[in-house]
Amino acid sequence: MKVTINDVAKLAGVSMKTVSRVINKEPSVRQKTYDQVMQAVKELNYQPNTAARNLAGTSSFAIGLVYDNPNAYYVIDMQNGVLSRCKEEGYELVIHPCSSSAADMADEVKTMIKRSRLAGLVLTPPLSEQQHIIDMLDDSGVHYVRLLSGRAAEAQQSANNCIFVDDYAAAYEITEHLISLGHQQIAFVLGDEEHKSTAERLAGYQDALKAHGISPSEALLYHGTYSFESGVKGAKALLSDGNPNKITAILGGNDEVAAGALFAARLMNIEIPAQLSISGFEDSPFSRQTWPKLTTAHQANDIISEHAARLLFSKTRGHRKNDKEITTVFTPNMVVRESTGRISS
Amino acid sequence: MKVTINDVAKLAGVSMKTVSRVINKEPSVRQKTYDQVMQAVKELNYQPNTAARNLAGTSSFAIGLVYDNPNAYYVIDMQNGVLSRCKEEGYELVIHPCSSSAADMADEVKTMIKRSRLAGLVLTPPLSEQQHIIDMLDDSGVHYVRLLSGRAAEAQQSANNCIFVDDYAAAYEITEHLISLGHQQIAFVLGDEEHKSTAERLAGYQDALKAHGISPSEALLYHGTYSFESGVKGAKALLSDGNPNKITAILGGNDEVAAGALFAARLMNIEIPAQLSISGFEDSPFSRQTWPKLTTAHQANDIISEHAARLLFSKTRGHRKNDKEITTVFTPNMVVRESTGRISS
DNA sequence: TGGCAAAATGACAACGCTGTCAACTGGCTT
DNA sequence: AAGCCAGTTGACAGCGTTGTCATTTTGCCA
Repeated sequence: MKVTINDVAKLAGVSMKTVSRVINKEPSVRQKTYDQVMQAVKELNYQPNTAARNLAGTSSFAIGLVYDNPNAYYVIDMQNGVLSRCKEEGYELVIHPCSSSAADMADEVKTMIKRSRLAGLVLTPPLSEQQHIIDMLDDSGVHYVRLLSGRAAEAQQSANNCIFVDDYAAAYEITEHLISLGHQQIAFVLGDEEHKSTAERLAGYQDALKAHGISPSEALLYHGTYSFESGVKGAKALLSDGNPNKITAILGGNDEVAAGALFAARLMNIEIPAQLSISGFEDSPFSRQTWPKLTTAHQANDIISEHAARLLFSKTRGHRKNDKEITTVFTPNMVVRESTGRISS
Repeated sequence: MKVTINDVAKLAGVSMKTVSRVINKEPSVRQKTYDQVMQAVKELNYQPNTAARNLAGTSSFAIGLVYDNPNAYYVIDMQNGVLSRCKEEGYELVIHPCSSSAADMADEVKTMIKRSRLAGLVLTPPLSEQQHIIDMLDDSGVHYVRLLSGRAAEAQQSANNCIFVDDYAAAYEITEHLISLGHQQIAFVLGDEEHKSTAERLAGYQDALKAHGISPSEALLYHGTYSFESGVKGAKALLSDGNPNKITAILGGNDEVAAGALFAARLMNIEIPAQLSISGFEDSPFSRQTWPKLTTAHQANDIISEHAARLLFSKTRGHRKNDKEITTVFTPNMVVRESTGRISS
């Protein structure tokens, strides 16, 4: 019933240790020996016992994914991306949703690392952007990879355990798109302040405006959160507030916010995109399930997270080939759909 | 740096084994001894090593969650529910997304169980409803709990490893709600055929109609899938097809489908709910992010999945108290929002 | 107060694998 | 043909727990 490494060794006529070498893809095993062992493994349908490997080895066969994000689509993409890499490498994934506001969060993560003897960690925003978390991790000596918002230039000089998403560029592109459609008064419903992406997107937006001779105005900004409700509130505030007739386009902090803005516009009987253009970020399924569908910037979270895992593994085992050339900067691409257009007035 | 059970034992002045007893909450430990040990545990901030426990013990400290579901909201709720229970019990969660259509799916799950020596499994629909999966699991001797669609009556006589969601009752209630609003021609965009919930919701709908003297018609049914796109297609088909002017209400197989139907209605310039009422199922965040907001039946997936985990743990360790009285039938409650109303004609 | 079953505790060998280090190959050089 | 070195392979001791079973302590009754 239970096949152990010893059974395989016996069948293959080698020592336990050699089998271990084979399944761990260690060098210095003659091809012939390798084949014999693999043959035996197949024959017996041997599955190495994870617990034993974790216990005996220096590092374990599990990595953790830590996130504090209410966006289900985002989380699922992250999980699946990391998971696909894990499967490839024979690792397990320990997921760890948490609340970054919780005071004991750092301790919690620490405990998890210790108990599970994690080989490494993938951190997503906003946790990946909090210094005290980073400090704690550096202190504890775990390997980890951070996923965060940042520009190509920044990536050059950063520690080599970061994967960047260039939100600045994405915001710049979308803003230019809007400008090219004739919009001048472009408002922005911003996401959570503690997300670096918020500042990055804002900067991209502002720089694009400036580049086209439009001076950014604080009055066109709404400081909110990355949620549908915030999108509703923000749009309402912006649209009814001081500049009622002037705003012709709204950037949502992400797709959820944009969907909220769309919702608000509908309540106010504003036609999209005839009277108002709306755009999001991320290209989550959201953006295809609103009416009209959202113009947005596609961010391939599953691919990004897979790269994060890849990078993590490459650090975990310092050796081994093809670990170079892991993409570390991803720039979202604009996807134009029906929620943006020329003003028809 | 690394605290082991031995350190704790020394500090507490007892044997290793006694510490083990304490942390595993085994009986036959004097209160005084217990306190001493706990004191030492706290003092040293001892974290039992999961790998060692898994290796030495008969069963491991990890359970698996297997799902094949494209609905991110659903999956996240499931994960969080199970996870919260796991945290309480000191277990780890191994998530396993998969494709039930994949031929080798059963093997894959089996492999996972073996490698991770899982203590148990939580199965979600539609996997939980597939006989060959159930057979495989029974065969392999793992503990598992199934989450599935079914009525209270059925629950009585079923194996005691099931948690039911009474979709029949939910559909019945929603249908009656629609009828009470004066609707007679109520269409239904059904979900995936292989989900038992589809049949259950259909049955509830049909029985409610009959109970009110309306005879169900096949022409009012659209056989689709649980997706936004299917909702769009289904609604379009139903609304433009043979019975164009007659349908005054549409039931969506779930919220996503309902959102799709809403989208289609908008494309067709149909006012909701003035000209057409639409209702969903599940009360996922979706239902609050459409315009107008969806009437639906609230299904507390996080609570349901927590119960599933609870039930699983109660089976894993046959002994221990308060394992009785685990709710096994959940009936969704209708939530009336703005997408349903009287016909205004 | 002694005697005894029951309760509490401890000693020690697994659990299945990997790390260390020693031992053995085979192919080249001189 | 002896000598060497790099490339392979194997023996064995842990890794940190829990299960088993032996041993000690306790509470209770005669």
